[in-house]
Amino acid sequence: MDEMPALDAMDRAILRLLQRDAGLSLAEIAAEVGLTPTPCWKRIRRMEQAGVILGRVALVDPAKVGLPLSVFVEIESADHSAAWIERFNAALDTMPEVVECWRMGGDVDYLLRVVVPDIASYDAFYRRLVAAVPSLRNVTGRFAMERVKGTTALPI
Amino acid sequence: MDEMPALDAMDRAILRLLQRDAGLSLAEIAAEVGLTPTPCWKRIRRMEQAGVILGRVALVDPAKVGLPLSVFVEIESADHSAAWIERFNAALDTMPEVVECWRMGGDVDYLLRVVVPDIASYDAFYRRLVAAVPSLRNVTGRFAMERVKGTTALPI
DNA sequence: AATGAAATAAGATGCAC
DNA sequence: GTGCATCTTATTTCATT
Repeated sequence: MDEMPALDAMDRAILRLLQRDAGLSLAEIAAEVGLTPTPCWKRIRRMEQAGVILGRVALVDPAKVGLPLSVFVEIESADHSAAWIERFNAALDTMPEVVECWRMGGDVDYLLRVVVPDIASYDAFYRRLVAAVPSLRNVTGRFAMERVKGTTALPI
Repeated sequence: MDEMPALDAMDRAILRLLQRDAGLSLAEIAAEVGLTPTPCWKRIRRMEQAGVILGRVALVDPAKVGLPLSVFVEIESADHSAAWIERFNAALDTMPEVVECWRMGGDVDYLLRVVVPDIASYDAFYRRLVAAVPSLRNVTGRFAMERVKGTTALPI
Protein backbone atom coordinates (compact mmCIF):
# COMPACT_ATOMS: atom_id res chain seq x y z
CA MET A 1 0.00 0.00 0.00
CA ASP A 2 2.86 2.37 -0.77
CA GLU A 3 2.50 5.86 -2.08
CA MET A 4 2.12 5.92 -5.78
CA PRO A 5 2.27 8.47 -8.59
CA ALA A 6 -0.95 9.04 -10.49
CA LEU A 7 -1.90 6.31 -12.94
CA ASP A 8 -1.03 7.05 -16.55
CA ALA A 9 -2.84 5.91 -19.66
CA MET A 10 -0.77 2.71 -19.83
CA ASP A 11 -1.63 1.77 -16.25
CA ARG A 12 -5.28 2.33 -16.99
CA ALA A 13 -5.13 0.21 -20.12
CA ILE A 14 -3.60 -2.62 -18.11
CA LEU A 15 -6.30 -2.29 -15.44
CA ARG A 16 -9.06 -2.44 -18.04
CA LEU A 17 -7.66 -5.71 -19.36
CA LEU A 18 -7.11 -7.23 -15.93
CA GLN A 19 -10.62 -6.29 -14.83
CA ARG A 20 -12.01 -8.30 -17.72
CA ASP A 21 -9.66 -11.27 -17.45
CA ALA A 22 -7.05 -11.74 -14.77
CA GLY A 23 -5.93 -14.97 -16.43
CA LEU A 24 -4.24 -13.26 -19.35
CA SER A 25 -0.55 -14.00 -19.63
CA LEU A 26 1.93 -11.17 -19.27
CA ALA A 27 2.89 -11.60 -22.90
CA GLU A 28 -0.74 -11.10 -23.98
CA ILE A 29 -1.23 -8.05 -21.80
CA ALA A 30 2.04 -6.54 -22.93
CA ALA A 31 1.21 -7.06 -26.60
CA GLU A 32 -2.27 -5.61 -26.13
CA VAL A 33 -1.06 -2.37 -24.53
CA GLY A 34 2.09 -2.12 -26.67
CA LEU A 35 4.85 -2.97 -24.24
CA THR A 36 7.23 -5.83 -23.49
CA PRO A 37 6.47 -8.17 -20.60
CA THR A 38 8.98 -6.76 -18.11
CA PRO A 39 7.82 -3.13 -17.76
CA CYS A 40 4.27 -4.39 -17.93
CA TRP A 41 4.91 -6.75 -15.05
CA LYS A 42 6.52 -3.97 -13.01
CA ARG A 43 3.52 -1.73 -13.49
CA ILE A 44 1.17 -4.49 -12.34
CA ARG A 45 3.27 -5.23 -9.28
CA ARG A 46 3.45 -1.54 -8.41
CA MET A 47 -0.35 -1.26 -8.61
CA GLU A 48 -0.76 -4.37 -6.47
CA GLN A 49 1.53 -3.00 -3.78
CA ALA A 50 -0.18 0.39 -3.89
CA GLY A 51 -3.54 -1.30 -3.33
CA VAL A 52 -4.95 -0.15 -6.66
CA ILE A 53 -5.38 -3.81 -7.53
CA LEU A 54 -7.09 -5.37 -4.52
CA GLY A 55 -6.74 -8.96 -5.64
CA ARG A 56 -7.63 -11.56 -8.21
CA VAL A 57 -10.72 -13.65 -7.67
CA ALA A 58 -12.77 -16.30 -9.43
CA LEU A 59 -16.35 -15.32 -10.21
CA VAL A 60 -18.92 -18.07 -9.66
CA ASP A 61 -22.37 -18.40 -11.25
CA PRO A 62 -24.84 -18.11 -8.33
CA ALA A 63 -27.52 -20.26 -9.94
CA LYS A 64 -25.03 -23.07 -10.66
CA VAL A 65 -24.16 -23.36 -6.97
CA GLY A 66 -27.76 -23.29 -5.78
CA LEU A 67 -27.98 -19.60 -4.89
CA PRO A 68 -30.29 -18.11 -7.52
CA LEU A 69 -31.98 -15.51 -5.32
CA SER A 70 -30.70 -12.03 -4.50
CA VAL A 71 -32.64 -9.90 -2.03
CA PHE A 72 -31.95 -6.22 -1.37
CA VAL A 73 -32.63 -5.39 2.26
CA GLU A 74 -33.24 -1.84 3.42
CA ILE A 75 -32.56 -1.26 7.09
CA GLU A 76 -33.51 1.63 9.33
CA SER A 77 -32.14 1.70 12.86
CA ALA A 78 -33.44 3.50 15.94
CA ASP A 79 -29.92 3.60 17.36
CA HIS A 80 -26.86 5.17 15.71
CA SER A 81 -24.37 4.85 18.56
CA ALA A 82 -20.86 3.48 18.09
CA ALA A 83 -21.83 0.44 20.15
CA TRP A 84 -24.77 -0.36 17.88
CA ILE A 85 -22.65 0.04 14.76
CA GLU A 86 -20.06 -2.31 16.16
CA ARG A 87 -22.69 -4.89 16.97
CA PHE A 88 -24.22 -4.53 13.52
CA ASN A 89 -20.84 -4.96 11.80
CA ALA A 90 -20.07 -8.00 13.96
CA ALA A 91 -23.38 -9.55 12.92
CA LEU A 92 -22.62 -8.92 9.24
CA ASP A 93 -19.28 -10.68 9.61
CA THR A 94 -21.02 -13.85 10.75
CA MET A 95 -23.47 -13.79 7.83
CA PRO A 96 -21.81 -14.90 4.60
CA GLU A 97 -25.09 -14.60 2.70
CA VAL A 98 -24.70 -10.81 3.03
CA VAL A 99 -22.41 -10.12 0.09
CA GLU A 100 -22.78 -6.34 0.17
CA CYS A 101 -23.64 -3.74 2.75
CA TRP A 102 -23.71 -0.01 2.07
CA ARG A 103 -24.30 2.79 4.56
CA MET A 104 -26.64 5.15 2.79
CA GLY A 105 -27.55 8.80 2.90
CA GLY A 106 -31.25 9.62 3.18
CA ASP A 107 -34.04 7.82 5.00
CA VAL A 108 -32.66 4.29 4.76
CA ASP A 109 -29.58 3.67 6.92
CA TYR A 110 -28.22 0.54 5.25
CA LEU A 111 -28.74 -1.34 2.03
CA LEU A 112 -27.70 -4.99 1.91
CA ARG A 113 -27.65 -7.57 -0.82
CA VAL A 114 -28.28 -11.07 0.44
CA VAL A 115 -27.69 -14.18 -1.67
CA VAL A 116 -29.78 -17.25 -0.81
CA PRO A 117 -31.19 -20.46 -2.33
CA ASP A 118 -34.87 -19.52 -1.99
CA ILE A 119 -37.48 -17.43 -0.19
CA ALA A 120 -37.57 -19.74 2.82
CA SER A 121 -33.82 -19.25 3.27
CA TYR A 122 -34.32 -15.51 3.06
CA ASP A 123 -36.93 -15.70 5.78
CA ALA A 124 -34.54 -17.71 7.96
CA PHE A 125 -31.86 -15.06 7.36
CA TYR A 126 -34.30 -12.29 8.24
CA ARG A 127 -35.15 -13.94 11.56
CA ARG A 128 -31.48 -14.40 12.42
CA LEU A 129 -30.77 -10.77 11.55
CA VAL A 130 -33.57 -9.42 13.73
CA ALA A 131 -32.51 -11.69 16.58
CA ALA A 132 -28.84 -10.67 16.33
CA VAL A 133 -29.22 -6.91 15.90
CA PRO A 134 -31.22 -4.78 18.36
CA SER A 135 -33.07 -1.50 17.71
CA LEU A 136 -34.07 -2.24 14.12
CA ARG A 137 -36.86 0.20 13.31
CA ASN A 138 -37.60 -1.19 9.86
CA VAL A 139 -36.29 -4.03 7.67
CA THR A 140 -37.64 -4.30 4.14
CA GLY A 141 -36.66 -7.08 1.77
CA ARG A 142 -36.97 -6.40 -1.95
CA PHE A 143 -36.59 -9.34 -4.30
CA ALA A 144 -34.55 -9.25 -7.47
CA MET A 145 -36.13 -11.07 -10.42
CA GLU A 146 -33.22 -10.98 -12.83
CA ARG A 147 -29.68 -9.67 -13.05
CA VAL A 148 -29.84 -7.57 -16.20
CA LYS A 149 -26.25 -6.36 -15.96
CA GLY A 150 -23.52 -7.14 -13.50
CA THR A 151 -19.82 -6.50 -13.74
CA THR A 152 -16.91 -6.06 -11.37
CA ALA A 153 -15.16 -3.88 -13.97
CA LEU A 154 -15.06 -0.20 -13.06
CA PRO A 155 -15.33 2.37 -15.87
CA ILE A 156 -11.64 3.27 -15.97
CA MET B 1 -20.81 -25.02 -20.69
CA ASP B 2 -21.23 -28.78 -20.72
CA GLU B 3 -23.55 -30.77 -18.55
CA MET B 4 -22.06 -31.48 -15.20
CA PRO B 5 -22.72 -33.73 -12.22
CA ALA B 6 -23.60 -31.98 -8.96
CA LEU B 7 -20.71 -30.37 -7.14
CA ASP B 8 -19.27 -32.42 -4.31
CA ALA B 9 -17.64 -31.18 -1.11
CA MET B 10 -14.22 -31.08 -2.78
CA ASP B 11 -15.48 -28.94 -5.65
CA ARG B 12 -17.04 -26.55 -3.18
CA ALA B 13 -13.85 -26.32 -1.14
CA ILE B 14 -11.93 -25.43 -4.31
CA LEU B 15 -14.51 -22.78 -5.22
CA ARG B 16 -14.30 -21.20 -1.79
CA LEU B 17 -10.54 -20.85 -2.16
CA LEU B 18 -10.69 -19.53 -5.71
CA GLN B 19 -13.35 -17.00 -4.77
CA ARG B 20 -10.98 -15.53 -2.21
CA ASP B 21 -7.80 -15.69 -4.30
CA ALA B 22 -7.63 -16.80 -7.90
CA GLY B 23 -3.87 -16.34 -7.88
CA LEU B 24 -3.21 -19.41 -5.73
CA SER B 25 -1.03 -22.00 -7.39
CA LEU B 26 -2.42 -25.42 -8.13
CA ALA B 27 -0.02 -26.88 -5.58
CA GLU B 28 -1.36 -24.57 -2.85
CA ILE B 29 -4.99 -25.28 -3.67
CA ALA B 30 -4.33 -29.01 -3.83
CA ALA B 31 -2.56 -29.02 -0.47
CA GLU B 32 -5.34 -26.96 1.12
CA VAL B 33 -8.15 -29.29 0.03
CA GLY B 34 -6.08 -32.47 0.47
CA LEU B 35 -5.47 -33.53 -3.10
CA THR B 36 -2.64 -33.65 -5.60
CA PRO B 37 -2.41 -30.96 -8.28
CA THR B 38 -3.62 -33.01 -11.23
CA PRO B 39 -7.15 -34.02 -10.09
CA CYS B 40 -7.51 -30.58 -8.60
CA TRP B 41 -6.69 -29.02 -11.96
CA LYS B 42 -9.17 -31.33 -13.69
CA ARG B 43 -11.94 -30.29 -11.33
CA ILE B 44 -11.22 -26.63 -11.92
CA ARG B 45 -11.19 -27.05 -15.67
CA ARG B 46 -14.43 -29.01 -15.53
CA MET B 47 -16.10 -26.23 -13.52
CA GLU B 48 -14.80 -23.62 -15.94
CA GLN B 49 -16.20 -25.48 -18.93
CA ALA B 50 -19.51 -26.05 -17.16
CA GLY B 51 -19.79 -22.32 -16.51
CA VAL B 52 -19.73 -22.72 -12.73
CA ILE B 53 -16.60 -20.58 -12.74
CA LEU B 54 -17.44 -17.58 -14.90
CA GLY B 55 -13.93 -16.18 -15.04
CA ARG B 56 -11.04 -14.73 -13.13
CA VAL B 57 -10.86 -10.98 -12.72
CA ALA B 58 -8.78 -8.35 -10.96
CA LEU B 59 -10.63 -6.25 -8.39
CA VAL B 60 -9.73 -2.56 -8.41
CA ASP B 61 -10.12 -0.05 -5.55
CA PRO B 62 -12.70 2.48 -6.80
CA ALA B 63 -11.31 5.39 -4.76
CA LYS B 64 -7.79 4.79 -6.05
CA VAL B 65 -8.90 5.20 -9.64
CA GLY B 66 -10.95 8.32 -8.98
CA LEU B 67 -14.38 6.68 -8.66
CA PRO B 68 -15.28 7.01 -4.98
CA LEU B 69 -19.03 7.48 -5.37
CA SER B 70 -21.65 4.74 -5.76
CA VAL B 71 -25.24 5.73 -6.40
CA PHE B 72 -28.19 3.34 -6.32
CA VAL B 73 -30.79 4.34 -8.86
CA GLU B 74 -34.39 3.16 -8.66
CA ILE B 75 -36.26 3.25 -11.93
CA GLU B 76 -39.98 2.99 -12.63
CA SER B 77 -41.09 2.77 -16.23
CA ALA B 78 -44.46 3.59 -17.78
CA ASP B 79 -43.77 1.13 -20.60
CA HIS B 80 -43.03 -2.58 -20.20
CA SER B 81 -43.09 -3.63 -23.85
CA ALA B 82 -40.38 -5.76 -25.42
CA ALA B 83 -39.31 -2.78 -27.52
CA TRP B 84 -38.83 -0.62 -24.45
CA ILE B 85 -36.84 -3.33 -22.66
CA GLU B 86 -34.59 -3.71 -25.67
CA ARG B 87 -33.98 0.01 -25.81
CA PHE B 88 -33.28 0.13 -22.08
CA ASN B 89 -30.80 -2.74 -22.29
CA ALA B 90 -29.07 -1.12 -25.25
CA ALA B 91 -28.71 2.09 -23.26
CA LEU B 92 -27.20 0.18 -20.32
CA ASP B 93 -24.63 -1.38 -22.65
CA THR B 94 -23.35 2.04 -23.62
CA MET B 95 -23.04 3.19 -20.01
CA PRO B 96 -19.99 1.66 -18.32
CA GLU B 97 -20.68 3.58 -15.11
CA VAL B 98 -23.67 1.26 -14.59
CA VAL B 99 -21.94 -1.69 -12.98
CA GLU B 100 -25.12 -3.46 -11.89
CA CYS B 101 -28.72 -3.56 -13.02
CA TRP B 102 -31.39 -5.73 -11.42
CA ARG B 103 -34.97 -6.19 -12.53
CA MET B 104 -36.98 -6.09 -9.34
CA GLY B 105 -40.26 -7.36 -8.05
CA GLY B 106 -42.52 -4.82 -6.36
CA ASP B 107 -43.08 -1.17 -7.10
CA VAL B 108 -39.62 -0.34 -8.46
CA ASP B 109 -38.89 -1.88 -11.87
CA TYR B 110 -35.09 -1.65 -11.90
CA LEU B 111 -32.33 -1.03 -9.41
CA LEU B 112 -28.97 0.14 -10.75
CA ARG B 113 -25.65 0.81 -9.12
CA VAL B 114 -23.72 3.58 -10.81
CA VAL B 115 -20.04 4.29 -10.10
CA VAL B 116 -18.85 7.86 -10.68
CA PRO B 117 -16.18 10.36 -9.58
CA ASP B 118 -18.55 12.84 -7.92
CA ILE B 119 -22.08 14.20 -7.69
CA ALA B 120 -21.68 16.34 -10.80
CA SER B 121 -20.78 13.23 -12.79
CA TYR B 122 -23.84 11.49 -11.41
CA ASP B 123 -26.00 14.38 -12.57
CA ALA B 124 -24.44 14.16 -16.03
CA PHE B 125 -25.20 10.42 -16.06
CA TYR B 126 -28.79 11.04 -14.96
CA ARG B 127 -29.33 13.48 -17.84
CA ARG B 128 -27.88 11.05 -20.36
CA LEU B 129 -30.08 8.26 -19.01
CA VAL B 130 -33.27 10.28 -19.21
CA ALA B 131 -32.35 11.45 -22.71
CA ALA B 132 -31.57 7.92 -23.92
CA VAL B 133 -34.52 6.02 -22.41
CA PRO B 134 -38.15 7.05 -23.03
CA SER B 135 -41.17 6.54 -20.78
CA LEU B 136 -39.35 6.79 -17.45
CA ARG B 137 -42.02 7.46 -14.84
CA ASN B 138 -39.62 7.92 -11.95
CA VAL B 139 -35.85 7.90 -11.43
CA THR B 140 -34.53 8.20 -7.88
CA GLY B 141 -30.85 8.35 -7.05
CA ARG B 142 -29.80 7.24 -3.56
CA PHE B 143 -26.23 7.97 -2.51
CA ALA B 144 -24.01 5.48 -0.73
CA MET B 145 -21.86 6.97 2.03
CA GLU B 146 -19.66 3.98 2.74
CA ARG B 147 -19.15 0.40 1.64
CA VAL B 148 -19.44 -1.45 4.93
CA LYS B 149 -19.06 -4.88 3.38
CA GLY B 150 -18.48 -5.98 -0.17
CA THR B 151 -17.39 -9.32 -1.50
CA THR B 152 -17.65 -11.25 -4.74
CA ALA B 153 -17.49 -14.52 -2.77
CA LEU B 154 -20.78 -16.40 -2.63
CA PRO B 155 -21.62 -18.35 0.55
CA ILE B 156 -20.83 -21.79 -0.85
C1' DA C 1 14.23 6.49 -14.87
C1' DA C 2 12.17 3.43 -17.86
C1' DT C 3 12.57 -0.24 -21.21
C1' DG C 4 14.00 -4.51 -23.51
C1' DA C 5 16.59 -9.12 -23.99
C1' DA C 6 18.01 -13.05 -22.06
C1' DA C 7 18.53 -16.38 -18.23
C1' DT C 8 16.28 -18.66 -14.41
C1' DA C 9 12.70 -20.37 -11.48
C1' DA C 10 8.10 -21.66 -10.88
C1' DG C 11 4.03 -23.50 -12.19
C1' DA C 12 0.52 -25.65 -15.42
C1' DT C 13 -0.67 -29.33 -18.46
C1' DG C 14 -0.64 -34.04 -20.19
C1' DC C 15 0.64 -38.88 -19.84
C1' DA C 16 1.56 -43.46 -17.77
C1' DC C 17 0.30 -46.01 -13.92
C1' DG D 1 -6.49 -40.36 -7.90
C1' DT D 2 -0.92 -40.32 -7.97
C1' DG D 3 3.74 -39.36 -9.71
C1' DC D 4 6.48 -37.89 -13.27
C1' DA D 5 7.98 -35.57 -17.75
C1' DT D 6 7.32 -31.65 -20.49
C1' DC D 7 6.25 -27.34 -21.81
C1' DT D 8 4.53 -22.75 -20.93
C1' DT D 9 4.78 -18.59 -18.24
C1' DA D 10 6.24 -15.64 -14.45
C1' DT D 11 10.08 -13.50 -12.36
C1' DT D 12 14.81 -11.75 -11.95
C1' DT D 13 19.08 -9.94 -13.60
C1' DC D 14 21.45 -7.08 -16.40
C1' DA D 15 22.44 -4.22 -20.44
C1' DT D 16 20.47 -0.30 -23.04
C1' DT D 17 18.16 3.96 -24.29
